[in-house]
Amino acid sequence: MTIDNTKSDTTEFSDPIDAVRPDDLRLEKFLPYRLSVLSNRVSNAIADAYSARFDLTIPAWRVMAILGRFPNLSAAELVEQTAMDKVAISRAVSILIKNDYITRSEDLADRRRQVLNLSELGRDVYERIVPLAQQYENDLMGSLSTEERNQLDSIIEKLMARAQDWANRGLID
Amino acid sequence: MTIDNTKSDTTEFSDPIDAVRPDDLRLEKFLPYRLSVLSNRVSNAIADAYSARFDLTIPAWRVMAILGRFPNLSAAELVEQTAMDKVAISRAVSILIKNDYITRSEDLADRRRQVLNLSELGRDVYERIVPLAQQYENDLMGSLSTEERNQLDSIIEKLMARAQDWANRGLID
DNA sequence: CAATAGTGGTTACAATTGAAACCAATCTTA
DNA sequence: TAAGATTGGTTTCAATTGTAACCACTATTG
Repeated sequence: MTIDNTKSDTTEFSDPIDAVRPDDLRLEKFLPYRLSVLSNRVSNAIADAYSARFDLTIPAWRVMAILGRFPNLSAAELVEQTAMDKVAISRAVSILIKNDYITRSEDLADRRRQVLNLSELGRDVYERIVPLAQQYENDLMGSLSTEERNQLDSIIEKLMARAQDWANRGLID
Repeated sequence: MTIDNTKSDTTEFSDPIDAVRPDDLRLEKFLPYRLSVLSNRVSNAIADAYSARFDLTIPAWRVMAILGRFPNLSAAELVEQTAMDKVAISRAVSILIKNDYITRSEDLADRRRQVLNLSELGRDVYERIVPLAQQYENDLMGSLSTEERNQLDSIIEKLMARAQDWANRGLID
């Protein structure tokens, strides 16, 4: 066999605390994996709720959530606010317009831009969804102590910043 | 115009701590949203790394990660271990076989089952990926204190359990 | 030992998503 | 002010994913 497995490029010396056997990986403890499973479970549950009650996808709901707080945004501004991409926004918007949940009006100053807003119907739906969303969040948060909630908040910020770095600086190594 | 937009939906009185105005939702503070953004950032970065170096998708990598630790599993057992679904496993497996990363052999006792294992090549790749994965994890965890890591661990467990409940018991309300 | 139900796994098809090309309008600058 | 570069947004096409139907086999039952 020609596997040259010398100098494991992982372990330095001994690993004080949570050393796994160097050449093995426990998926169920692997943070990226756990985040993914958790996020999918949560998102799927909520997506089901939204679609069952309001026939809304998550991207569409996100657009409404932003427009509810910040009227008169353009699609590009939605991109900034949501971390969703252009195309996703464009599609969500066109569905929402078809449903009469939002309105689109030309910006006379810049005729490329289109100004988006919740319609009356849209605001109505928005106001019914917000409590539902909050209920889900409260339910989730309900499993944590106040302290843990604060911890989680700051931990997420830190992880997010680190992951953002990756995207900027390119891959590790 | 019949929009009854009374009761300013922007400011209530003063905001104690994290009280949002009841009828509004701040997406950037909404846990499901944050989880989703975080998880996507992390997964995408890692997926890029895997695909660039080993031409592996995340599902395929997950299958290998499990087979590396637990040889001789069937596809159904992989489903249990990974929380991925049947079809995803089936597809990942067929790609891995095409790449000669895993082998598939008939189970004579039950001719429906197929026993999967890393091939030599597969184990080779596995052993080179594990450190890479661990590097990503260490880098992420590096932004947290030891204490925070423990907190995160237990918080994730709790949230996961709650989200799991939703799936079992059906939607809220 | 049929007939039926259940399991392991794949296939087929539809819906979702992402990347890149694209159109139209605006900005820059020479 | 014409030429190219940018920006806002949509469309197209390919890849990924999810759902349901499906095939082969095994287990159950009468």
